[in-house]
Amino acid sequence: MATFQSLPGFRDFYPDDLSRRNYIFRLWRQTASAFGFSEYDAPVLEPLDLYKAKSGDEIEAQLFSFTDKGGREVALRPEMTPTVCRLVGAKANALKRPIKWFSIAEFYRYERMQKGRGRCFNQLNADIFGEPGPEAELELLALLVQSLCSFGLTSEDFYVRLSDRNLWFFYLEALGLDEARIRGVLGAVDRYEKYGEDAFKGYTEQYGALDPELKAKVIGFLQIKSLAALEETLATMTDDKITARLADWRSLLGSLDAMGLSQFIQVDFGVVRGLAYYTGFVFEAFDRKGELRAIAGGGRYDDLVAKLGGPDLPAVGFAIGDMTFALLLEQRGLMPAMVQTVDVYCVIGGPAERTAAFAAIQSLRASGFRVEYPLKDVAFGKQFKAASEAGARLALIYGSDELAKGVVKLRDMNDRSEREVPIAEIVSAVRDTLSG
RNA sequence: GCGGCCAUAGCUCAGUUGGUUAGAGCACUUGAUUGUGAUUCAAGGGGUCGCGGGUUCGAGUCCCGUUGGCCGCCCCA
Repeated sequence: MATFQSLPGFRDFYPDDLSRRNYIFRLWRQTASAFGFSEYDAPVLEPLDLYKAKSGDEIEAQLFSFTDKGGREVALRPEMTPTVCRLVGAKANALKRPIKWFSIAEFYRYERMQKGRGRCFNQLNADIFGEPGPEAELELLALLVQSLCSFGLTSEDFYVRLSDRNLWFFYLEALGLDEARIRGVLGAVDRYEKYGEDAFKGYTEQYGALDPELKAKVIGFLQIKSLAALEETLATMTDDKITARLADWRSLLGSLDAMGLSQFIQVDFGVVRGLAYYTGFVFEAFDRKGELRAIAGGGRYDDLVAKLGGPDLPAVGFAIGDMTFALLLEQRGLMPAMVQTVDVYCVIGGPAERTAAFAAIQSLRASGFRVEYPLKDVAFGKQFKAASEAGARLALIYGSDELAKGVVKLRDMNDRSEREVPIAEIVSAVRDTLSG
């Protein structure tokens, strides 16, 4: 047993772990690029105040934070949103709109571990700045769905619950609640699915029991699961804000339908998301079986860039965490085993053949082929076994008989056929065989 | 921050009411095999039984503490 181990909640990535992580990152990156998003990155360490400004002082308990040697209060980033707001805010006037950015990065939170949650994890973050209309939500929802579908997941495996904090606000306002009470009610709505009636306990303690008629309306609203139900509930309301908002909903759902994504989207006003900075559409992706934590979450946060010192800039974004996502892929058998593929395995007869092989090994590698060979002289049988286990497609056989004729043998490991190739033509022969 | 369960080899796990030198399978290394991928067989390396203390003639086993893990609560950006 080693004397040192990794810190609680942190993960080591041995080669086969890392190959799985790389697989996920590669498809995320490909997908985000296909949707026209540009990749960025930023420091892991940020000023503590960046997070306090966004989320309040309580956030510090859940951060890896400390005072650096220059006396600065700093924290490891627990999320990307404040950072990307800082980046975009600083150059907002110079950036072409819409600003579509993504990143794949590691985050740190000082929390107790649970299934699908550790103290360090990776996320794909994607955000659009500068577009106030639902066209931005459309892009992000489409990207979110495709970021999961790229791995072979389907609408049988996951879905995205779509809700709207604006409409909640407008509705509760129209029912006569002030802002503080609205936030209290939204807190209860957030918990309702889990605790039922008890979800309103906190509200009752703070503001007194909610009027029964009002409470019934709240519960009715959080049970809305379709645009039709939404329109029906709001039919008697003539408020301009509500009318305009319903138009946004029709536009967004219509466009999602045109993209063929309807089967992934579930209107669900039971989702409000905990944090208060969301200002419009909010959404969360879940596995259909409901066994795992949320796979992804996001929404609109039009006030945040300005709140962090930048210009007024509308924004929408989402994040997919790697831990729950990896659990889902494993559950569905969609996580590939590590495939360490080798193009060419060089089988070497002895010391003299080894020296003769080095030139070809070097040229093949310089040409970009993945080439392996045994570092020590071992029996032929072992070498072929090693070639097979390494997943080599070709074996290049350097034996004394072949070298005497000025050739090497090229063996196709799949169909076991062999042919002789002049030493000068090895690279082109390998290239032809592998591409053919 | 709170609660439940757990900790023996790289992995999955045995280990008798407390009793000699702590075991198996898989994995790894080597050999049988001096020119062809399988199977098989043989051998080998690897553990101060998470750590610390206590009870005892004697502790992997019982007790206390601690650290770590899994799960749940809080929280979930």
